[in-house]
Amino acid sequence: MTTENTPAVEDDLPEQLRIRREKRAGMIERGVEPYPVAVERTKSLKDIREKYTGLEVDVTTGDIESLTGRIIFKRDTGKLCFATLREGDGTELQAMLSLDKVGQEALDAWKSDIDLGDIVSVTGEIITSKRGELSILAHSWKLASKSLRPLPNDHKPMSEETRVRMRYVDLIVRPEARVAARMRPQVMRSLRDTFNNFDFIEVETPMLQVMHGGAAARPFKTFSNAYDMDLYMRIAPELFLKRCVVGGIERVFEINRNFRNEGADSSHSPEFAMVESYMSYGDWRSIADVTRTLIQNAAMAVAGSHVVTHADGSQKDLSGSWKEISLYDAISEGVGETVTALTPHADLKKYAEKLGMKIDPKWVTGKLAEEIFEHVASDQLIEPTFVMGYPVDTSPLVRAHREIPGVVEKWDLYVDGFELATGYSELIDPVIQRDRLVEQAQLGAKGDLEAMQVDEDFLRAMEFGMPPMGGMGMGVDRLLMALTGLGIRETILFPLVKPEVE
RNA sequence: GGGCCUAUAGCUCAGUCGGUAGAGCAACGGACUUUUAAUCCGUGGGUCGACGGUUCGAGCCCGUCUGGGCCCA
Repeated sequence: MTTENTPAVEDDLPEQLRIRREKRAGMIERGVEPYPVAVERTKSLKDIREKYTGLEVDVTTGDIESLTGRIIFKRDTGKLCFATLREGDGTELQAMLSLDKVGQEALDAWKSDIDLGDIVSVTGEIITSKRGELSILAHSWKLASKSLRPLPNDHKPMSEETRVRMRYVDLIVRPEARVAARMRPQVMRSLRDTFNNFDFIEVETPMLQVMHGGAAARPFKTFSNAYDMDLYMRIAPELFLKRCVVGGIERVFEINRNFRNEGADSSHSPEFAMVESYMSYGDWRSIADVTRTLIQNAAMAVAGSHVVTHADGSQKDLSGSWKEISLYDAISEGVGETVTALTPHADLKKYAEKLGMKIDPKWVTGKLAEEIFEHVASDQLIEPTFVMGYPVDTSPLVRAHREIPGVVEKWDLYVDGFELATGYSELIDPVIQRDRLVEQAQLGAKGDLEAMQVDEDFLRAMEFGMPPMGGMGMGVDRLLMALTGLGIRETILFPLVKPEVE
């Protein structure tokens, strides 16, 4: 039984795995290749489904084709066998194998060698069965790839853990997984189309950075042997995109991965796709319009409407111009006192304590205000809402509000209760920018792990003159969440999971 | 970081009061030329997440650890 090609079957394997390995070995013994280099395929199952829609019951077409697919249903009877083939997009077609067409030997081999999950090529005539099912009636068949593991029960959903750990199986068995996987590239294409229509230029900027910056977040640190120095995985592309604007790429965007060394939950992944964009001679309002257009066009691309249907069946209306609320007005309403960006830290702390909030003593005044906002208002942010006007001390890259003291021209866009995007009127004064970054570095020196560093090259770029501009950033995974109602791990094909223990 | 839930056959899950480990699908052997989660007859498949404790006896009770989920900060 054992040959060079067929190592000894491990006898400690579970029964079903062992049997399939034995089938593979047996086929090789008989000179049948379980993993051939090529099999016949003249059309896709989808081609067949489209070509023969509306065919009458129990007809023969005379058309001979070779079709391939994974067997997801198999019913062997005495002299007539049925199988359902499925291809990658979920299209299915029935294959029929009858004794009088394929002969005794091929029929017996089909019954004994072929299992659920195997990929096969079937050559035969396109017909409809007596029950009206569009089918291929085999003249011959060939194994394309032997599956050594049984597929999960097709009729019971896999547990969430199994789906994430074995996404390849999830994609085989669960239609929603196939839809989600195909929706992301649709959204990406839509985002790029929208940017192109607005004459934005796409760039790619470093993911491995000597300094991290552009957001308040803890970075992943790594080390370059060649340069003998520490490097950081980027937390945001902002400072490089702004360098592009200095260089005259007046409208610029990037869609790429960011990495943040922080907690992971149903809306946070350590690596996540982000679209970030800067528009010269724009401001926080014009970039908000761009952002809304990006999202509405993406909805149109995947749902054909600005009203999207979530996984739970609920409908979310993303149409229109969207609600705007002021951050400090919302806080004032929530605490029953007038709160502004000038309200002292001690007063904010008093309000927060009254709300029963747990307060981190490291929070600066602006951070405390934002935390109070999230505590009192986040439930009201289900419909798309721009929250306008953030405190200056948490927004070191944003320019001061043109009227309101202590506030910067920054908005956060909330949908379904989570932050989907953020946008600014960008700070372009290099002297103020240096002061803000130095403040950040001082916070960092005092132990704030999310503080930014002083990026001298970035400041030098600004000193050459940066046009007034609006900028925005949006999580692509979160955009998919807003469009589908799925958790972030369902929008990412292969989210990080801890290794299984042996 | 804190709280709650959870881990049993390939998959999805039951498992009562602590007393020989169960189902459906899947698998194996047999019958069946129109099945659609076929049907019928028969059969096999388990380190009950890991380690420790209590007990005459632990899937079940207790502790620790690990993985997963939900909620909170």
